[in-house]
Amino acid sequence: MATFTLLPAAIDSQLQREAGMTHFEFSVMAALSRQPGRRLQLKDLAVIANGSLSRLSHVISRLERQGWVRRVSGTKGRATNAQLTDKGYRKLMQAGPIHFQEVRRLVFDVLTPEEVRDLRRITSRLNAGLIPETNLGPLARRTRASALRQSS
Amino acid sequence: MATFTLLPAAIDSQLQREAGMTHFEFSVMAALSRQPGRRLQLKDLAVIANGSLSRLSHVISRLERQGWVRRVSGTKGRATNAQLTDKGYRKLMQAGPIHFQEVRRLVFDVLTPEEVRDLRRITSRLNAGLIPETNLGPLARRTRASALRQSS
DNA sequence: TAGAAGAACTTGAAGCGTCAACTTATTCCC
DNA sequence: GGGAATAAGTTGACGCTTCAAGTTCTTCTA
Repeated sequence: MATFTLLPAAIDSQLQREAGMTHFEFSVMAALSRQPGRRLQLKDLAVIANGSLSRLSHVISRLERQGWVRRVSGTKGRATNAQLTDKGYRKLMQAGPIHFQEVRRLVFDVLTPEEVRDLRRITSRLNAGLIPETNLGPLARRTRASALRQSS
Repeated sequence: MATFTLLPAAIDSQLQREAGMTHFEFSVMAALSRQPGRRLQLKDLAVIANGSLSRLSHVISRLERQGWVRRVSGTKGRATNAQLTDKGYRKLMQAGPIHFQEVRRLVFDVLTPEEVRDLRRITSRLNAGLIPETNLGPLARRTRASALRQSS
């Protein structure tokens, strides 16, 4: 538990101090940078970044205030897309090395290559158990509840 | 990173739902229950629970409001001790099984005994790197800064 | 032995995440 | 084709954590 408390805290606080963003904001921007057109619909982005839609919506608002991301309304349904701006892209390119160096220092430099492989295997297994029941917020819960209602 | 995000969140939200406390509050009460007299000075408790003194002070206030812990002023210096009340002890005994079952389900049931050993080894190594630079709050930072100033 | 530095808290404000409630668009189905 | 359920987002309030600043003892040190 100490590791699960301390490691995210260390990473987050370093990223906050030296790049002025949280790790979650970093993941969001990094995910966007990998998409064609550097844009993605919020619901998909939420899944990739492991956060609820509500959380993402708040974060996108913050990132918009910084000028790093902008909202672009999508074509179908109520879809909203987030798009990384050029300014956001530059910011990400600046933050990336800072962040990766810290992760290397705290994790990869400390472990042997074999331990890294073990860790990868173990976390994959844990994720397999975790992801199915990820709390996607009340909305998803209602959705699942009604799915169960129908199948009974 | 998914594991480090999802696992604490899953554990925390289950404990919150079914026992009305955070995992940090649980750790604090569990730590107290293991001490002689079920009491401990805040600064030591903070270290054991991996939190800053400020965070702990706020949490103790909340736990006091629930009647699970009380503050007892210590003998030396400005020392304050936290003491688990009987009500708090009963609450902890009720929450324990709920929590441990969940941890077993999400972690130990998913991994082989060998993987559990690997994980223990890996997390110990990571902690060794993490703990020395744990952010103990601005107070500790000032303290360390002045220590460095003196030694130069 | 007086004054400065340090240790151990406490407190209040600000930021982030969650939850519940709401809005708007879409699809199902009778 | 019209109404209910569903999907996708948004918003505001509340709770927790951090940070900065303040308080109160204690211990050096000149």
